[in-house]
Amino acid sequence: MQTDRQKEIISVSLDLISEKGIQGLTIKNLAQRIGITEPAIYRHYENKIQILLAILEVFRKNTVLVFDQEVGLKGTAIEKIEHIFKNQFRILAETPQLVAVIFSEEIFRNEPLLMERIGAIMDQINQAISGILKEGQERKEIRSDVGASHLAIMIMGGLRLFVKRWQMKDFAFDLIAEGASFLQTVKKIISKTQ
Amino acid sequence: MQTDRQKEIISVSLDLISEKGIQGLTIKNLAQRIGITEPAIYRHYENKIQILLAILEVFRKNTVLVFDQEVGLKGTAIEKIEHIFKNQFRILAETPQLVAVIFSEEIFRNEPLLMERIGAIMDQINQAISGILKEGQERKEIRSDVGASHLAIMIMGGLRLFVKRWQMKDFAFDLIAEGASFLQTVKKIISKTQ
DNA sequence: TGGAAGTTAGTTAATATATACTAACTTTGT
DNA sequence: ACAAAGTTAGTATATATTAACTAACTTCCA
Repeated sequence: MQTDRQKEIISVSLDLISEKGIQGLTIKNLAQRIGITEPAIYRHYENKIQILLAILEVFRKNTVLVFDQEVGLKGTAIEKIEHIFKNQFRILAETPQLVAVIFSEEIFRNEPLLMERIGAIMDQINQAISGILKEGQERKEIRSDVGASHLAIMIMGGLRLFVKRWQMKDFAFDLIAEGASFLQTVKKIISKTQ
Repeated sequence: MQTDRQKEIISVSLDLISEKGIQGLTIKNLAQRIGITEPAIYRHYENKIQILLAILEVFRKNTVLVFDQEVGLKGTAIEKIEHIFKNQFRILAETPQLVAVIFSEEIFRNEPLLMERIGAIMDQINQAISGILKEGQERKEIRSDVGASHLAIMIMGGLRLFVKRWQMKDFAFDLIAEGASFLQTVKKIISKTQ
């Protein structure tokens, strides 16, 4: 359902965003990088918003879907959170272009459709994490002295800021290795003390 | 050192950013809102970057300076964190326009000067919080089973995401009240269990 | 089976609009 | 009277998008 050229457009778009920020994603830059003219882009996507929506879809596939899948699996809440973190770090290490998309809320402010879409994605992420934590609380794996939704905010907020720092340091440290260390802290924090 | 008109330009800029995102901050919008013409803006600021730098300065005054001041005071680490959170929630509730600035990293990507400035601010915040936590660990007020810098990331990340959600819900809930509740969670998480 | 018709993916050229910024002149307040 | 702060009218550049056209294919049917 996605042609090769469409895939190429999205892939190059991610590169541009990652290199120069969202401001670097212009039809001109896009066409130039691919090696076709600007109007040719419109043979493959109706307009720029459709391209941005496709980018958000890549992001969704790499986060929400992975999260939701995790919720249904067996295993302790801690194991699930561990899986999610490791997956997330692995995906971002493989595709650092996505980092800019994670923090794209402010950029899409002018397009209601994009705003709504990203809001929905963030809600879904929060619900998935909250759900895992609540189940963990019932099973006495996760501390119950604090609300699951507050814990979820701290977990996701911590993950986001951790990744942001990696980006701001030009991806200079090993996200997977340092991330594993950070994950240990998260696990200690959410675990029930015995 | 700042004229009335300069203050007005910054204040209106913050309004515009808060309403329509950074993309809404154009010289045209700015002039229109103030009720003067575009060239008149340049009587007060050399160029747009100077305006953005002044905005970052407002942000810095409301975060880093407040944080640093807190570090030097007496009181437990928990009390200091509590102060910082409450101050932060109060400032943002009074000046919701600042929320957009907190998350402006992605927007300033094209301007190296602005990027550097915001990176420095984020580092300073992290150092202030880390410092408070480390002292708290030495005094056995803060849990020592996890690193202070990891804790700092979770605290700031949580705070940021909490505020982001407030913004995405159009400032619909009471930040100060809900924030106080969130703060309780943060306090429990960083405290030494007795 | 071979030509008419249609499709795909590209081109060049142009358009409308937005944006930051400037030059030259005018108003205004002390 | 003069400097600060304003105006009008303009520039250069960027940006998304459209119009008109073309070369190279695929499909369809007499």
